[in-house]
Amino acid sequence: MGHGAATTAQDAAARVRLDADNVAKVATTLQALSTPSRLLILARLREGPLPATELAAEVGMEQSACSHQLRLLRNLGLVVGERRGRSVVYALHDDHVAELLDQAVFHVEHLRLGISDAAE
Amino acid sequence: MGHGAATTAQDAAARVRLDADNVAKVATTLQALSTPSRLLILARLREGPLPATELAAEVGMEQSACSHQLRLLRNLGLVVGERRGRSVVYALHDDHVAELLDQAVFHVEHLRLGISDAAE
DNA sequence: TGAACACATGAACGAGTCTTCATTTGTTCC
DNA sequence: GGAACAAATGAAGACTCGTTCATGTGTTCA
Repeated sequence: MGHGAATTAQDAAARVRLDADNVAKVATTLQALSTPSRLLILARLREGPLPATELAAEVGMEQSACSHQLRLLRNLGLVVGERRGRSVVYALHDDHVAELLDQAVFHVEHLRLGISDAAE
Repeated sequence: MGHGAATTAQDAAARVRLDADNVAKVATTLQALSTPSRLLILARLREGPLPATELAAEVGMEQSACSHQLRLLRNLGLVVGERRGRSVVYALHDDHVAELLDQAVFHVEHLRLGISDAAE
C-alpha cells in the first residue's frame, strides 16, 4: 500500500481491452494462478523472499515439484530467483504480481460461487 | 464505473488470506479465466447481456463448444443465463466478475512478461 | 401436430498439465 | 579433490481439459 499506482489502475482497468493478441497472454498468465500449488507459492512469496527449499517446505511440496513450478513462474516473469550462496532466493517479480494476487483472492472470496464445479 | 465498492476492495485486498480452504476455490475460479475462449466470452458479456448464439458468433466459437464453456462458467457462478423466448440470454453474475476481469487484464498487461512460455 | 430454430448434453479423441523418480549441475567446507 | 547440501532437469505416468460430432430437449409458429 501507499503507492499512487493503485488509483491509476482503477481508472485504466475500467476499460477491458481483449484483442486477439492480448487474450493469449492474459490467459497464460492467469493459468499460472489457477493451481493450488502455485497459488500457495505466490502467496508465500508475497510475504517476503525465501530460499527454494524453505519455500517448498512451507507450502508442503516436494523440492522437485516446487522447482518445476518455480521455473514456470519464472518463465512467465512472475517470480525471480537470485543466487545467495548455495541457495536461490525467490521473490515476486513485480508489485503487479502482488496486486493481481490480492485482487484475485478478494474478488473470488466475495463471489457468490456455485457449489458444483465437478458438473462436467 | 462510479460505485464505492472499489475503495473497499482496495483496502481489504491488501491482506492476502489463503487458507487451505480458500486456495482450492480461488484456483478453480481463476482457472475459469485462464482460457482464451472463456476469457473472450466473459469480456463480451461484460459489455452487456447476449443470447447464446450471438455470443458464440461474436467470439468465433461453435455453438456446442460455447455452450460447454457457458455451463462451466454457470456452475462456477460467474455467469447467469435466463430464458427469453427461445433464446437464453447470458450475463455476468456479479460486479465482482467484471472487476476481477478488469484487474486481471490490467495487471497482466503491465507485467514485464517473460517471453518463453513454452520453455518446458 | 410438425417443422424450424435455440440451446444443452454425452461420448470420445488429442493435447496439455502436474506430480514423482532418478539424475545432474552448482556451491560450500573439510 | 571429495563429501554434503541446494536446486534444476528430464522422462514417464496419471490425470484433466477443451474441442468436435452427433443427438436430445425445449420453444415458437404455422
